[in-house]
Amino acid sequence: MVSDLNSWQTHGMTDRPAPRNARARVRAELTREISDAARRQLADTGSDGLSLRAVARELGMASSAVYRYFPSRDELLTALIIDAYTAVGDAATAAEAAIPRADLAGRWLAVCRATRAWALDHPHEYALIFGSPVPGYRAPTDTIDPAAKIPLLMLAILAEAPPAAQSRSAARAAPAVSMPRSVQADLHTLRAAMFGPGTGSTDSNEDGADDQRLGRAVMAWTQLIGSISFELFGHLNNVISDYAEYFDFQMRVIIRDLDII
Amino acid sequence: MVSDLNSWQTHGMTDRPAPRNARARVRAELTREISDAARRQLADTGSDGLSLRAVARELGMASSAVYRYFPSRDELLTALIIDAYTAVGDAATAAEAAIPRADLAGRWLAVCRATRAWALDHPHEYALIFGSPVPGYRAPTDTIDPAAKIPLLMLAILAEAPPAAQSRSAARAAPAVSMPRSVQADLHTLRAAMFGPGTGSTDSNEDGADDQRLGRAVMAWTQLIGSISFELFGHLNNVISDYAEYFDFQMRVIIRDLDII
DNA sequence: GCCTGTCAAGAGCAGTGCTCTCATTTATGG
DNA sequence: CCATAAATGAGAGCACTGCTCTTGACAGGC
Repeated sequence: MVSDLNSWQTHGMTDRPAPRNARARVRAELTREISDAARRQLADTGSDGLSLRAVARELGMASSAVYRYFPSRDELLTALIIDAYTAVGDAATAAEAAIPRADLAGRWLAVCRATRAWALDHPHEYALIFGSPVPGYRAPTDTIDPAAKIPLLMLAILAEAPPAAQSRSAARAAPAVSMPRSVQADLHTLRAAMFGPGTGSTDSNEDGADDQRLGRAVMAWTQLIGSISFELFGHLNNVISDYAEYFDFQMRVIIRDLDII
Repeated sequence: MVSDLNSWQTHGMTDRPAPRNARARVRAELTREISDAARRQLADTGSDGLSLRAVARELGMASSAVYRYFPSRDELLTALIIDAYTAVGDAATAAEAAIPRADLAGRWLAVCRATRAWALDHPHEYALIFGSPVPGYRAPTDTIDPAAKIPLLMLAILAEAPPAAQSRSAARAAPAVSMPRSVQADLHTLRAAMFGPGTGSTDSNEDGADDQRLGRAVMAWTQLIGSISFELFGHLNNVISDYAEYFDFQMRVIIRDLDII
């Protein structure tokens, strides 16, 4: 799960620990200015409208000079993608942190709502990370860590919920669905990556209730992003009018199906 | 729901009933050739790589001549979008038609699997219709009719299922979640648009089980596309390895939650 | 003080969408 | 049958893009 962010250092994207030289300082500053201008332009015209030349114009520099800081347009886009993942992850984290720890359902709902709110505020950045992969495509490995923040947040909340089998009312809990071994294996790997190996139930729960729940949690993550994408991209345009309420309804359904109390 | 496809005739996209002149015939032919070449190019390089000039080169004509048939690159893309919607809709319809009528769950599953199979076979076309809207965005009204085919297919299957309340085992059915009035209204409008006004339960089912089911059906449509997008765009790359099995698992969960027998 | 590495700027290449003009071909009405 | 009108193709050209290469200026380390 954890990837190497070290490769970034090769073209000095992230802030080095100590910008010793004045040179390095002004370089970092200009790098930020470029990516800020690019983000502004992205918000205006979308990822297709992002032009290195236009960014250079806005900053009053030659287009060729920008290449000193970002080796290509795609690298600039990658930087913006990482920024977007980080931004939406931070927004969700902050919203979740504001809810009392005991209110698991409230925390879950806060994550979902914050994600949607950020998406509505930054539609083009959202499309950049959750829409179709932009150019010749190829997900840089540097993006997977910031991209995992929100799903990890959701899984952490789920982990605090009482075990699925003994929750409030087992009758109301969603019934089990036959799960292929390969899916079981994937989910076990995911659980081990989160909580360390040997955690959770391999066979402790008679019908694999924990696996069912984890499988549904991954579905919930899909549903969250799918629903926001549908709203933003207009796929339910003449069907749902009050999308905020419909979104909340969906998330409440998921919370109940997941049996988060 | 039903939009005017007539505006298309202005630039002769659809096949007129009778191509009287030889001129009209060769025009329709060339229009097809252009859109075919464009689709081929789209499959190779994605929507960003689609170039009017390259299409013209492939057909051995001047780039300016293409504009006699498609007034802009965006209009060509719109034509491809409509074609893609139609293609995936036809694939789903054909797959569904091959299942015995009585096997509702099998028919539903066939629709889902066919949609995924088409998406894996035509990833760029899928990204075109279900990814982020391409350029300056704006969904042409001509696309909404072909886009509705699959969800309508799913709703038709759902309509054949026995009423939610009296189905196999009410205890196993998913529990109800409070539904805001605005969402209720949207769902009633949707139901009326499908089966005519006055159909379905306004208050006949005590806790609005039909509304719950319809709400979950829209969620299922979101989940289907969201899941395919996640697979295609790599959002679960290091989490799910056997995506085919995981996809089936998801759809089975949905079928059970929807209580399709 | 020199030398080396960093930097900005400009010119230039190949490509794009799109518009305009001009010549040619086709269909139609008198 | 022929003239007029419409439709079509080709070419040049504009403004723009990402990107590369070269040139000249500046600053930091020896």
